Amino acid sequence: MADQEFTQIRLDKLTRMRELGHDPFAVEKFEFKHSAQELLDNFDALVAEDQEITFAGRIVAMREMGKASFLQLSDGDGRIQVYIKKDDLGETGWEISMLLDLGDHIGVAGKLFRTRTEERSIHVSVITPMSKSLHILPLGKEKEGESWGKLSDVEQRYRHRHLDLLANPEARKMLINRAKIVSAVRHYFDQEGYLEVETPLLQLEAGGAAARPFLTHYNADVPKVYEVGRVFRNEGVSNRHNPEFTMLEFYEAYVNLEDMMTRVEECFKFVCLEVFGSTTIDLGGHSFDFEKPWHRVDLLESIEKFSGIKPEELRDFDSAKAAMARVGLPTAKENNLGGIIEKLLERFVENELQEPTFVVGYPIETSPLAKKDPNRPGFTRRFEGYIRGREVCNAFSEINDPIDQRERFEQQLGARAAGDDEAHPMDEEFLYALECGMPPAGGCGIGLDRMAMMLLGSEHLREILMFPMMKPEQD
RNA sequence: GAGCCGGUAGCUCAGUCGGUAGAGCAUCGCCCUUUUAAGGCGUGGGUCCUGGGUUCGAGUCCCAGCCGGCUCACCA
Repeated sequence: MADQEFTQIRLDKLTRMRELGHDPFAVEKFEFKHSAQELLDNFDALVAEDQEITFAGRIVAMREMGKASFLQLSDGDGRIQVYIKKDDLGETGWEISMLLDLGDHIGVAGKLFRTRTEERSIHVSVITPMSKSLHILPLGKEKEGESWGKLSDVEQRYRHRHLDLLANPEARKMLINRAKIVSAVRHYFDQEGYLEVETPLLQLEAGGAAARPFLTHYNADVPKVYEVGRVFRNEGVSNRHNPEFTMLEFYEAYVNLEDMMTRVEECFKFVCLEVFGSTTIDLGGHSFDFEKPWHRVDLLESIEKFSGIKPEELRDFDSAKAAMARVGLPTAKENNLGGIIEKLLERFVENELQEPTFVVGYPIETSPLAKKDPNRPGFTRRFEGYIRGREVCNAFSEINDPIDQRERFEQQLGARAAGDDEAHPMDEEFLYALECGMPPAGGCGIGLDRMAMMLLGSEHLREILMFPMMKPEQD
């Protein structure tokens, strides 16, 4: 039977239901107190009360037995069995129930009971259909945790997320937890006295692909601000990249790098507690405890540890390039010392940082907005955090010296002229703000999609995005 | 952006050597008043991603394109 014919059959059932005096789509409200899980959890107590209960959900399984039927209703989180029989519903009620299909939403009223096989169920006296599904839903079947035939085609799961959500509980849980994580992040900064701000998206400097999309116009007069915002990148899609993603940025005046590290530690701990109820989570067979402070390592020392390249070799461009060649990396594209150092970090160090770790001391060329380290020429007061070999945050002491910042922008313009289109653009408005006076401040960015991926153990970014980027289907 | 793999019924998939497409579930009909991947009997359902080409004949072989997956590159 073609899909069109199928839809016509269900439309006919809808018409018949209306003829029998019930229009599912006319219903607005249906009151019920308990979720499916609550009914199951408190089953014996509720049975003892002997009260009529109500429940509403989607029909996700149906077993007809002649003049009786068993349905399973899902409220999204859980499902409970419902038992209906002709004697209880009456002629009209029974005829309406015979017009029900998988995918319909119904409300039921009745008493709780256990079947012969001890299945906790609702013995229904009244049914109230509230929507009619006009398509065959890819629900599949399941038994003891195993399932068959349900929607699994990756493309279709993302194109029809609503179907994914009802067919795949794991997918649903993943997306709910992502939302909880973002919410918990906000709770953390709110309770710490930060002001949430929103910066305009449509005025952003086009092509500002390097570093940060938001500039810190706000933090001159507001000591603690954060923003959860959408960011766009015209780059390839992968299991770690989506053209638009969600970024947390926070800024706090009068604090140093160590304070920012503490913020990050506290934020992760807070989120774990709020979302999972524990600071300890298991990922990839390892246990991570966010109660513990993160490791702190110096960038150059970590490069030496994992590549053997000594800090002295990374003092100037030529010897750094020679060292890079020695360890077998291509050097043709490199044109500055900082770039080489970051490449070495990427190739030798990042994968080794399984435990939560802050890498401190980034080169000046790749950190155009970070304060210089007074004790180390060529390096800045900047760190990145890594967990399971992946970057989770990028933080630094903001430059508040307008002269220094102007020089950095000019260096970036030079790099841009030399062909580096990732170089930071000049921003006169930002410089003007600094010239008017800005206190010392720490700033930090955390990719919330990747934070969610990490905390939820997902290997695919799209699994924690409700609507990952998909090209339009052809007609 | 490059390489490799994939696209067949509503869903999950099979389809041999090139000979006009199959299964399970879902659907539809009948039976069944405590079933649970309910069961029994029966039924229908296909632009084989699209467009070309080779061939007497293409789901199958060739070319181009579209969409997706994986890996790489870029990055967060």
